[in-house]
Parts: sequence; C-alpha cells; structure tokens
Amino acid sequence: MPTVTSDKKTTGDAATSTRAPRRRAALAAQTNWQSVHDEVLRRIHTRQWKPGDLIPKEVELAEQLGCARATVNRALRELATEGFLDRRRKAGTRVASHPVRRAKLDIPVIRLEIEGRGQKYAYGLLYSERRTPPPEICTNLAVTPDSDMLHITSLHLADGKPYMFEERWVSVAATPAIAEADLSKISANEWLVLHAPYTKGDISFSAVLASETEAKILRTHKDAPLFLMERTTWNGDHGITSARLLFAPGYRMHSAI
Amino acid sequence: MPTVTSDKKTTGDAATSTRAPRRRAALAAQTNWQSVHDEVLRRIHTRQWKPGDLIPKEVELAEQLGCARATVNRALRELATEGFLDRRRKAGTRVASHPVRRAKLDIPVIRLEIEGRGQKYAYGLLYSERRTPPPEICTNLAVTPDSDMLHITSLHLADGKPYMFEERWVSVAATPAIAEADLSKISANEWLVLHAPYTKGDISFSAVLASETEAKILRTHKDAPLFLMERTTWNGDHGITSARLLFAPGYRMHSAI
DNA sequence: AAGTGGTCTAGACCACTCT
DNA sequence: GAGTGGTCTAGACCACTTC
Repeated sequence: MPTVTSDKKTTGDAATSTRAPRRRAALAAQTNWQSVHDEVLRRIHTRQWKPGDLIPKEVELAEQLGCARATVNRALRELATEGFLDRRRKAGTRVASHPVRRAKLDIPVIRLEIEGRGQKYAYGLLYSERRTPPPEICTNLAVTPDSDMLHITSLHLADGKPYMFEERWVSVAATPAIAEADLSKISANEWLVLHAPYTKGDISFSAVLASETEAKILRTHKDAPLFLMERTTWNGDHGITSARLLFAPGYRMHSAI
Repeated sequence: MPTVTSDKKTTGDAATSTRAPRRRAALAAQTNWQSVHDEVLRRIHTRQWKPGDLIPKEVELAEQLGCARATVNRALRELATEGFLDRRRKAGTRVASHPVRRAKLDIPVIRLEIEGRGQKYAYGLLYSERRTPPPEICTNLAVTPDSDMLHITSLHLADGKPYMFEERWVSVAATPAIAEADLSKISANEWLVLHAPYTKGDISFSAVLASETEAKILRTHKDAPLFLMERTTWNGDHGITSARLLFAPGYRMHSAI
C-alpha cells in the first residue's frame, strides 16, 4: 500500500491486463456511445421497450453491452434530450410515454440564409428614429414608457426582390453602442447578433394578412398571406429588442426532425 | 504493490489525500461542467473572445479553471451543439463566426398541446380511403403511383372549436398495421407516433390562404390566413407518411431561444 | 435509508486534419 | 508527422427521489 503512490497505476497491475484484452478482443463492432444510442433506439422502435416501460439501469446495460457505465450514460443522456427517454434519479429510466417530436430549428442570420441559396442579398434601411416606445413594446420588453429606444424598419431583399420586412424596437439603455452603429450598412439584426449578448429569448410564428402598407413594401397585394416571426430577446432582466419579421408570400421555413 | 489489488484504492493512498481536499477546498463555487459552460459563454458575450477567435485548448482551459479535461470537453461540446463554438480536431476551437440562433422546437402531439392549455380535446375523422396516391405524394415519399396507400382527412378541435385540419397520406406497405387501426378513435398522427418508427423527417412552416372548403371545415372565411405545417417522415428509404396540417386563424407556434 | 442517475477525475488511445 | 478534439474506462462521490 505504501509505495503505490499515485501515478502509473496502469503499468503493471491486474486491472490493466484484464482491461486491454477485453476491449480489443471484443466483436468487430466496437461498443461506443453511439452504438449504444442506436441499440436502445432500435429497442424502442421495435417496441421491445414500449412507451412508459422501465428500461434496465445503467450498470446493467453497460454489462449487457460490454462497455463502461459512463458510455451508457452518455448514450441515454442524448436519448433523453432527444425526447425518447425520461430519466429520474432513483426512479430509473423510462421510455417517454408522450412522444414529443423535438426539432432543432436553426434560425440563421437572414443574409446567410439568402446567400446560402446562391441569391444576392441586399438590405435597405427604411426608417430609423429615436423615441419612446408604444405601450405594447413596454409590455413586451418590460421597459418604462419614457425609455430611450430606437425604432427601425428595414427591408431585406433576395435577388432584388423583397424578401422580409423588419420592424424593430431596440432599447438604447440596454445597448448603448447601437446609437453609433451605421444601420444603413449592416442590418440591426446582424449588428445585434454580433454585439449584443442575450441570455434568453422568445420566438413565435404565425400567419397574418398583409396590410396595405406592408403589401406595398413587400411588393405584393393587400391581404396576401404572410409568414410572421416575432422575436424578443433579453439580457438578464433587461429587454434588449423586440422584432416583427414579415416574410414575403411563398416563404417557407424548413427543418429536419 | 502486492496486496493493493484493485478495489478500495481510495482508502489510504496519497492520490486520495491530494484529490479530495483539492475539490472540496476549492472556492465556494465548485468547478463543474456547467460553470465552465457559463464562464466560456460569459467570455463570448463580453467579447473577451470574439467571433472567429481561437480559444485556448481543452488542456489549458482545464488548468485555468481547475478541473479535468473531460469536464471542459463536456462544456465545450454543449456550447458547440448550441451553436456558439466551432470545433475541429487539430484546428482547435473557435467562437462561431456566423452566429446561428438555434431554437429547440418541441412539436407535441396535438392532443397534449390542447389539453396542456386546459382545453378539451376532440377529434373527428372526416374521410378515409384506401387508394393510389396522386403524383405530388409519389414525389414526396418516393413511392410508385400504384402504391397501396391510406388517404385520411380529419379535424382536431379545442373546446369544440376547430383547431387544426389534417390531410394525410400513409403508406400501407411501409406500415401494414395501420389498416387495422381504428382511426375514428385515435388520430392517425397519434397512432403513427406510437406505432410507426421513423429514422428521419422533414417539417416546414408557411402561411397560406384558406380555400373555400378549408374555410368551411375550420369554420372561418375563405382567404383567412392559415398557418400551415407540412411533415414528411421516413423509415430508412421507405416513405411513411406525408401530412398537411392547417391551423385555424390565430394559431401561434412558440419557442424559447 | 437506499437506490439510481449525474458528474468528476486521471489516464489512455484514437481519429481527424492541418502543415 | 504532429497537434487537437473525441471518446472510453474504472472508480469514486454526490444529489435527488422514492421508499
């Protein structure tokens, strides 16, 4: 016990001689966390384990599949965040009984979205004013009616055609630097993404009819169906910005599940 | 060395006496992977590390923050999947230069979405027929025009009011059991979620105008703006189902960022 | 009180990729 | 070829939850 200090404990002890062979002598397909992930998913899909079922605990699975508990843990953790499993200490791991399809939605900077399709991006600042916010913005961002804010409307174009119309309120108090930004060159959205950190946000999607003004700006007709994205972001308790993004008719937002 | 076989090596050896104190004697705030995550995020947000910057390698960070490399790895891995970092072997870890806002979108079973708001859910099968698919479905699901398919339309209601109108095609070849399902009791969507595994899927959102028929079913007026969700799912190379979900006016899909 | 997942560690090896 | 992230392992302890 004395001389076995701390380092090099893997050199000549029994643990090593059993561990190394086990790993290498294993079946052709190695047991990595992804194979555990897939195997568990297979058992769920084939209904060997049904929604609500309790599945074996980590130690047992590790034994069954011939790997370390940490590996199983990694696989099951991913499956839980993907929504396939519910895990609770002591209670164990169950197959999720209310399957939720969890999609990752990438919300790109609009310029990149357009350029990514090989189209030419252009941006125009329509209007910019420093003023106090209307009541609904006060509510949205929890700011006082006499706050110093920036009100901006702008248009984003793809291949010269109107693509998205943006109306945005930015709290100057929360983001002083924006007062100096040249928002005719870089869109407020992009500026904010690069310079204004936020800790939480909220996004919603809906369908609305184009107003007369909106129709004119987006070069469509009144009452055209528009895809509306509303975003609000916060940094701690400070409301940063609230935006209303109206996409031209025909816009589709995609995602893989 | 002899008697110290393998178990209980923590009982009386030097390693323990140095390790245990280190962890517990550390600053009040312990260094777990989440604190590393937050610290790195803070450095990004405060622009100490700017978009495109190379950040210290895992070993260095581990040293700086006083934890194991695995812990740093865990934190950085999460940050990468959250879209804040770009990691490449040998090249190192960089702050993402094209920040992508990645939202997790939970797409619940519609019944649960309605019940979760405390409303009463009801469902009605409008139409069900076994027939060959129209061309656009053949394209969508990559099935032949003479495939055996199920065509279903149904209506989902919240508190008795039309909530969502669903039109769906299901490949009977890929999902034979659905021919036996009683789709007047359980919605096709819910049945499929419970019984038909899929490996990949696709979802898209857009805004459309209500047709005369759709308006009548959803009890609204023609040309009302409707939120449209289109979903296609696959199991390997087999197209399973393709659905068109039309939500009643006023529907909003929410998500946190 | 006991059982289960959650996490940390130190060490090792692997795999990718950049030069 | 060499450097960096990616992962695995065995062991340990912690935290939460149910009993």
